[in-house]
This record gives sequence, structure tokens and C-alpha cells, in this order.
Amino acid sequence: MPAAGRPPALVDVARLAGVSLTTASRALNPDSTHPISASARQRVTAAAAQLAYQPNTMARALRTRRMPTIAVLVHDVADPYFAEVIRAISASASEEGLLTFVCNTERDPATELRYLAMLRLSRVAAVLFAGGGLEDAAYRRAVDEHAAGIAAYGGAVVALAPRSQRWAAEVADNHGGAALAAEHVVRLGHRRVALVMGPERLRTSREREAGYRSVLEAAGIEPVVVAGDYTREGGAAAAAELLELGREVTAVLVSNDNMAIGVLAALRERGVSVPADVSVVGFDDVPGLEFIHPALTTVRVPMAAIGSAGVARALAILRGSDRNRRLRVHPVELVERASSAPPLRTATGSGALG
Amino acid sequence: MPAAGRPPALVDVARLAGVSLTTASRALNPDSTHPISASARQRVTAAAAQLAYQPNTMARALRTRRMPTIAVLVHDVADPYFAEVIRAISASASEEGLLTFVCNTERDPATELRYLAMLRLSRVAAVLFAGGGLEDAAYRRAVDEHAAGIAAYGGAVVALAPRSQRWAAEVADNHGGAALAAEHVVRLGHRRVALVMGPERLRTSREREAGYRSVLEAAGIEPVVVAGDYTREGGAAAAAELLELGREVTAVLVSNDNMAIGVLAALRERGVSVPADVSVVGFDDVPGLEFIHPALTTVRVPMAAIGSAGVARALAILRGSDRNRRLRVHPVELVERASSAPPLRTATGSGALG
DNA sequence: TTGAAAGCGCTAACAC
DNA sequence: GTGTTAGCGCTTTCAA
Repeated sequence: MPAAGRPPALVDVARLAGVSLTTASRALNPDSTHPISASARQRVTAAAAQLAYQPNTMARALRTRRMPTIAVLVHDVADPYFAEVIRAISASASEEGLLTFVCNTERDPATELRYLAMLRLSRVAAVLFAGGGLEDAAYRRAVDEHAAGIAAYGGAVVALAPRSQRWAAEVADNHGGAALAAEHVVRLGHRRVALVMGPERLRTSREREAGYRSVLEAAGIEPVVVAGDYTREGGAAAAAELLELGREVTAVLVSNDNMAIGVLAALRERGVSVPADVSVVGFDDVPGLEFIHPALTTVRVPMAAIGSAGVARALAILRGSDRNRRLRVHPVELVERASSAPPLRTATGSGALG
Repeated sequence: MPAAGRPPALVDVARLAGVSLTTASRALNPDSTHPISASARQRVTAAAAQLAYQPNTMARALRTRRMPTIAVLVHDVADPYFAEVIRAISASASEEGLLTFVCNTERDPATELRYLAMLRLSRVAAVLFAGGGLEDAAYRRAVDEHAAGIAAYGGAVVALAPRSQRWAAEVADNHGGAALAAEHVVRLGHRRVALVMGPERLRTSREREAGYRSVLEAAGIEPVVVAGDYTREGGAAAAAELLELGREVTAVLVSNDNMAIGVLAALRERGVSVPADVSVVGFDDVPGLEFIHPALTTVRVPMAAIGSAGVARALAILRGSDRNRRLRVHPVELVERASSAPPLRTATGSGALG
């Protein structure tokens, strides 16, 4: 009989089932390979059910040196892209009985590193990097150091955006998607194209930029490139800069939807009509694009699929059954909405923007 | 000398400092009330620093019967309101060395209850409810049961939206804010007003509805009320319903910004001009409202302040120093932007909507 | 196939 | 002020 007040422990189950603590543990633990008699297992299961036994997470974690939790690092929790990834991850994780730590780095490498140190210290079972890494030697070294530490205690590390080559990864086809967007505007007849990029050192930005450029180059188009930061404010600022530069462009390829929303707002404010004067194409297809005006043409990234795949991948690694190739690329597709159209032919042949 | 390979444990620190395990523990533990000599404390601190000692979270948690982590339950991670609250909570928590579990209930009571059970089992130190509770006896009983269980092991429970009267709470002035919004349109001269509400059983919706009604009633206005669900889609549907009802309204008070964005999109699609034909006022002042058109007039809820206050409150409870009144109401304010204006006087005196 | 026993690393009675 | 000691609840050798 369990002590009053105290929740039932494994000893209580063992006692009730008439077996040793060890046998009870083995009977209840799904991944114990130790042989057990059917009758013992059954008695233990019954006793556990009768007592409504719930294993103590902390005691188990102390022994196994690993917390049964998963963590996701995002650049910005309020960015709809990451919100969707988090949604998928936490849903998949909770199905496996895992709680999810969300770490918001605010795009600050130092903060990211601080979180990594905390996660490593907490012996979190799996760490998923939702956002891309930086092209920076010191940063990469520090992150790799932590990743190695996590692997050392048996934790899993999975990248959901371009990171180290040596990690398991479930990433979107950034290069291909950017190419899709560029092909779209080229096909529409645009010849004067601007690119609004993400943070320069971010690998995601780099991949998307390369995708845009490959297609534009092949079409003989030299793009006007403006730097951005993946925020709406950054998009608005980039559009303003484009207008001030006085560059004549008829299409703007924006490296994520967040910035595209800012671009759209800035253009509207300055009386530039989309898509009549300028076409705008985003990237990600975050939810809610139907509610902005004009509805944004964009590249759909399967955020939920990537998040779930990340959890599945992490669990496979923990089980030691990750036989797939390290990198899995998730296909993307173009979603045509109202913000892109063929360019207007003006008398001078110059673009509308600038 | 610490065993090779193994990370340094408290024993190693104690040995190096020449004190007992207990003294080392007491010296390092910030909230140990036990007296300690300055020299002992100093030697221990030095030894800990020298060994780069990091306490083992799991061992400590096993002893203290509580995980040094905080959890936040939200109705929808992708809702910008909750994203902001999460951002503030996780920032405050990480400053205290706490990791944050984010639990996305997807507005499903059963999911919320499942998460609560998991959190309770994991002995999470604090649970913050970011969203309001339901007006439902069975649901409330179940939630209260879990809250009591959490309190029983010394965990803290804090409401950041209308919940049980008996909990510690840091909430926005929903009633007052709704009154502010209603007063605003009344002052502008609107007499035909519609309300787009949140989920009927949600306490937040109730409070906001009561706030709107109190002012409208005093002004002799009988509002047209349409149900919503706090999503953008729900807002768009509500606006469509309003148009189909053929009710002549010149102002729409929407119970959150998310729905207001949907309302704006639906009106635009149907050629109803805002604010010329209809004024729209939201609630929350989520980030990014400058980027939608027209910029939304709304009621600013201090999301970040509420989130941080929630963490501070939880820590105070854990320390046993929560002497404040249980309920703290955070003031809100009206933010006038472009979506509200005086009504147009039409020949028939009828409103523009419908 | 089963069980006894040794910890995981820490905190908190309880002496001194 | 300091130290000794007994666990927290579980997994896992090791021996039977």
C-alpha cells in the first residue's frame, strides 16, 4: 500500500504486483530489452493501472542523464513563419508525451548561445534549430561546440534551416524556391528586378539570394539588391530605399513574406500601385496573406511539415534509428496571388518604381 | 580532483574548497537561509569558478520536487497577441535562468487539460495562463483540480487573462478598454454600431462585451452583435454576416485585432470604404497594425508588461513573498489611427454598411 | 528470468 | 557555523 499523501512510486507498484523494483521497472519501460515473463509483466501493468502510477520524470532523468523534453530555437517567436513551425513542433512533440521549450533568440547570436548553454545544461533530449545559422567562424565554432556537447550526453540536434553540413537537417528548398519566384517574374516579362534580401550573414538569405540570381543571370538581368532584416519594418525601409535610389524596377522579389508586407505598405503609402506599377513576390507563404492587400504572390514553404519532420527526425536519432541521409530537402511551390502581373509598357520603357 | 570525463559535481567543489558537501551546497545556493562564514563561502565560490561547476538541474529538481522551469499556456501560438506575451515571458524567465515551455492549446479545452496534466507531472515551477478561461462548470472544475495539484507541490499558478477569482492574476482592463473603444465611436457621432465578439464562453469576450455594452447602453444605442472566434477568418466571416444581415451600421467594434484585420479585408473586398463608409476599431494593438490598410484604431493592451509581470508574480509566489492583492489590472489606452472617423451624413440617414 | 544493491547529484534534517 | 547522513525515485550493473 502506498504511503498516504505521496503519489505512488515504482516501489508501490512492485509491491502490489509482488515483484521486485527491478522487474517492475523493466516491465513498464518500453525500451528495455531485458526478457520478462508474460505473467510478471501483466501483473505489473495491472498494478500500475490500479495505482494510477505515473513515473517521476525527474528521477528518471537523473538516472538516464537526459530530460524527456524537446527544444526549439527561433530567431523571432512573433514572426509568423516561426510561429507555424513552433505550432507543428509542439503538436508533434506533445503526441510523443514531450513538452517543448521555446527559445527566442531575437536574432542575437549571443542570446542563441546562452540558450544553447542552458539547454545543454538541462540535458534536453532534442534541440531543433528552426532558423538558419550565421556565416561566421566564431559563431559556428561556438554552436558546434554546444552541439557536440549535446550529442555527448545522447541528445539529438536537428537543423530546420541551413546550418552545419554535419547535422541532421530537414530544410526547405530555398534555392529552388527563389528560382521559382524569379522565373515567375521573368516569365511575366519583367526585366528590371529588385531583390530585397534578408540579413547578409544568414545562410537562409544566402541560399535564397543565390536562387534569385541564378535565374536572373540566365535571363540577362542584373538585379538591384537592397539589404533587409526579415522584419516588416525592414521591408518598408527597403522599399523606401529603392524609391529613393530612383532605380527603375517593375518587380521586387522579397526574401520573406514579413518584409514583403512592409514593402507593400511602403509602396501603398507612396502611391505606387501593386501590381499595376510594380509586382511584388514574397517567400514562405505564412498564414494570413489573403488578408493583406493585394494578396501576396509567394513561395510556399511547408512549415508544418518541416516542423513535424524535425521532431520525427530527432526521435529517430534518440532511438538510434536515423538511417536516412542527413539532409532532407522539402519541396516548395509558387503560389500566385494578386501582387504580381505583367509589367505595364510605358512610353519611355522605364519602370514605374523610381 | 574531479573524476576525468565526468563534469564536476558538488562533491568536487567541496573537496577543492576543503569543506563539506553541505557547506558547499549552502554557499552556492542563493536562497539558502542557513548562516555561512564569509571565508567558507568565498572558498567555495572560488572552487566552483575554478572547476566551472554547473549544478545538475535534474538532481536538484529531484530533491526539491520541482523543475526550475516555467510554462505558458496559450490559445494559439500564431496569434500575434500570444506571440508577444510569449516573447515577454521567455525573456523575463531566461533572465532568471529559467527555460520556458510553450503549450499551444489550439483553443481546445481537452488539449489544455492534457497539457496541464503533463506540466503537473513534470513538476513545473510555474504555470502561466496567457489566455482567458471558459465559462463552463466541468472545465473550470478540471482546471482548478490541476491548479490545486500544482500548488500542492509548491508550484505557482498565475492568470494573465480572466480566470478563477482565487488565482494570482495580471490582467488587462478588458471592460475599461472596451468602454474606451465604444466611447470613441460614440464621441465621433456613430449611432449605429455593431460588435464582433470573441468566443461566447470565453471570459475575455464576456468582459469586453460588457464594456462595449455599458457605454452603448448609456448612449441609448442598441448594438448589432455578431459572434466571432478571435481569428482573422472569423473576423472576415463576421463582416460578411453583417453585410448579409443588411443591418445599417457605421461603426464596428471588434473584440480583437486579429478579427479586425479580417473585417477590414472583407469590407475592402466588398467595396465598403473604411473609415468613409464604416469605422472599425480593434482591440489589443498587436504589432504590425501600421502595415495593414487602413491603419487600425484599437485599444492598446500592454502585452509585454503583462507577460513580465506574470513571471515576476510567479517568482514572488515561489519565494513566498507575494503580498500583493491577488488581482492586478493593467491599464489600457485607445490608439487612434486611420480606421475610425465621424460617420458620413447620408440623405436617408441610414448607415453605409448593409 | 529475477532480484539485491549501488548509485545518479543534490538538499535538508539533524546533530555537533 | 559546520558536517554527517539519509534519502528524492528511478535505472542498471551484477549475481543468482
